[in-house]
Amino acid sequence: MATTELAITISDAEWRVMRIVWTLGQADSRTIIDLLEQQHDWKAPTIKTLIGRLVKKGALGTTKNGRQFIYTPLIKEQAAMDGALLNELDQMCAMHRGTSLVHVLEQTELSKTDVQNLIDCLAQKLPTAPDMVACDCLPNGCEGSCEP
Amino acid sequence: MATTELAITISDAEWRVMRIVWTLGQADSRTIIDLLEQQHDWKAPTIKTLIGRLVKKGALGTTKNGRQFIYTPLIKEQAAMDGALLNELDQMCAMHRGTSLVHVLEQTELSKTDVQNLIDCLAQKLPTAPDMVACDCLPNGCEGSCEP
DNA sequence: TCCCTTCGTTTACAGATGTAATCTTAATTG
DNA sequence: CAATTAAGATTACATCTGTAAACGAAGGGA
Repeated sequence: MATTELAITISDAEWRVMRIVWTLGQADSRTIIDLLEQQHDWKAPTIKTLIGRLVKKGALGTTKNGRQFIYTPLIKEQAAMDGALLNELDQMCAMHRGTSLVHVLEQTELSKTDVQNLIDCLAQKLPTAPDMVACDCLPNGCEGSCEP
Repeated sequence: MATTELAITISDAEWRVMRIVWTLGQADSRTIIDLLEQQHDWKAPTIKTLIGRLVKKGALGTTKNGRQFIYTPLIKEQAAMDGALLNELDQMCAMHRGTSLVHVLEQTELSKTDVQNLIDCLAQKLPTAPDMVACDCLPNGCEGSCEP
């Protein structure tokens, strides 16, 4: 069987690097360093370390270009985003996720298209949505301890 | 001025402890340990460490009850959830957040009430929603590098 | 009163993360 | 060809996190 494929974890700082490469499609270290030095107070070696860790983690691939490397994303941006958010949500109380998502939507700037897509998605869920989602914080269900 | 109030960060393992205390409203260490030993392969000392760190961080308060302590949450569950999710979202490309939220909603079990609240929230945003949200991954905007 | 249980505290230790200096090597330039 | 520069690799180090053993004090039971 294939190598055990544990989801790649990208740290906050590493996320900045990935965003550059995802947006540009590919980039050499000079480009990444120049861009990140503008956005943060990071020194070049710091950024090199982050790039190195991302390559080791398998989040970035390298192609030799003369003396340098060209870095390309090996994982999809949207998939990484979805995974990180679902991961975070999954560790929270199932009963309160809905409310939290309302708060998140309220505070997030969304395009008309996004809003429409979200509405469509919800409209589709509405008919089959359960009357309530139980709290899953305790081993034996909520046993009346938690009120919505 | 008051003590600098840096938002409290709760790690994954600590989150498990908080969920118990949030759900029960308050709990002594015996209760927390018993419940978590059922859910995980953690030893009692591990859980004690987590409780201790949460107290030090200011996420849990203590009240002496004879020889023991009663732990109570000092931060709100919903606020912690909202904060963690917004934090995660905020470090991602603004242009792609909407799509990610669609994926998250698709994969999250929501009650009818949640779905309705979400729809209401979106209906309210729709009129004023911008036609598009720009990518904010590069210092000077996207300069055509990123297509939606 | 003396031992055992229990609680909370202290110490331990490896891996991840943020942050960066140093070094090696190859290329650039005068 | 020598000196400088730039790229990637190696090393550094404090903090946070996951995971836990060990320890000291306080109570409870024999």
